[in-house]
Amino acid sequence: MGKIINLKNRASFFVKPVSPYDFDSTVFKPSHYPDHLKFYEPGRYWFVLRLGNRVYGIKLVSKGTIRSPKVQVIIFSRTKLSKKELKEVIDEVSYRFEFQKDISGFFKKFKNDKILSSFLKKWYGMHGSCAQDLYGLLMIGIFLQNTVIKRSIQMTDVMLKKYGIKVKFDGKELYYFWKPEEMMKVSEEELRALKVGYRAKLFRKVSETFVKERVDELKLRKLSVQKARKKLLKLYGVGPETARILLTEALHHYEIFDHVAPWQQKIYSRLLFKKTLISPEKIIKYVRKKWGEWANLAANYIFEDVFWQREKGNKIEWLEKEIRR
DNA sequence: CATCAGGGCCCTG
DNA sequence: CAGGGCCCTGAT
Repeated sequence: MGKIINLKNRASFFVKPVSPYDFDSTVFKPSHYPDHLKFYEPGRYWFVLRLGNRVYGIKLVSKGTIRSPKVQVIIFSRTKLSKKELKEVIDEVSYRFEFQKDISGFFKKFKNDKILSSFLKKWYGMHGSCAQDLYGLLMIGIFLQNTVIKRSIQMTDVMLKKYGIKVKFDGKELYYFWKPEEMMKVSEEELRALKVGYRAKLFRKVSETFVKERVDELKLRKLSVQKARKKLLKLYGVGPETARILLTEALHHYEIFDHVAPWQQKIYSRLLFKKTLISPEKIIKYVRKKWGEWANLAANYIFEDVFWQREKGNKIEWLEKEIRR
């Protein structure tokens, strides 16, 4: 069964992200399905950070504004942090939440864009972010494959409870994923008993690859999108959609927009064309032509907006039909 | 009760 | 490059 880890030691550090930076829309993505990996409330965000063999509880607190952003990073750990360790943690958190990424050019470029400008005003300073590491997000990607969201949630819960770590800090209890070296040793029958179906094979096989081929996230971060994409597609169980998720979220690539999954197709058709169904090719062509090197980020502003509306209680009938939780 | 698609991917021909 | 099959579940 999963380990329980209590983190009592506390260290605090202040970071000033590059302006503009909107804390809430950056850390919390309402289009994502709910899980026990993180906890969000306006101005605050809790999650577990695994770094090598170490585990930290991280609490982010917004202390600034969009134009003059400031984030308090509170690190909970088992033992007192060395200076080096503190720097490693802060650097990793900065990468995952894009504290140092300057996207001001995006706003300048599309300030007067007919479609985008209203969304840019509304969500000014929203960045991409990913609380998980590449392996963790890959697990989520596998949970999403060929099923309905309700089942993805169920599979995530049951797997985290059985193989994940439960981390207690700051009055919260959150989970994080197992290590690949642990998952590769679990039998397929044991996994199938948890009703993850044929995904059992994927978890085992891809975890083994992570260990044996030493898949290095830090190296992947430095590659061009297309090179990284090629490497990711070689992983068993990673196809165009899962690669897209990993490239845009874990590796923070804003330029690619080369794959639209069926459920996204329905949403983009409504939002961009006011039609029920436009072909993926047409959507891709349109988005790329309009927003070029910022295609993914631009589409994201439009996409997340409708989910924020939903989050705030403004239910949109056709969207509810697509989500089906 | 049976059938079927669902926030894909692999394998085969 | 197209199409079948895959775990499981709730919707129809």
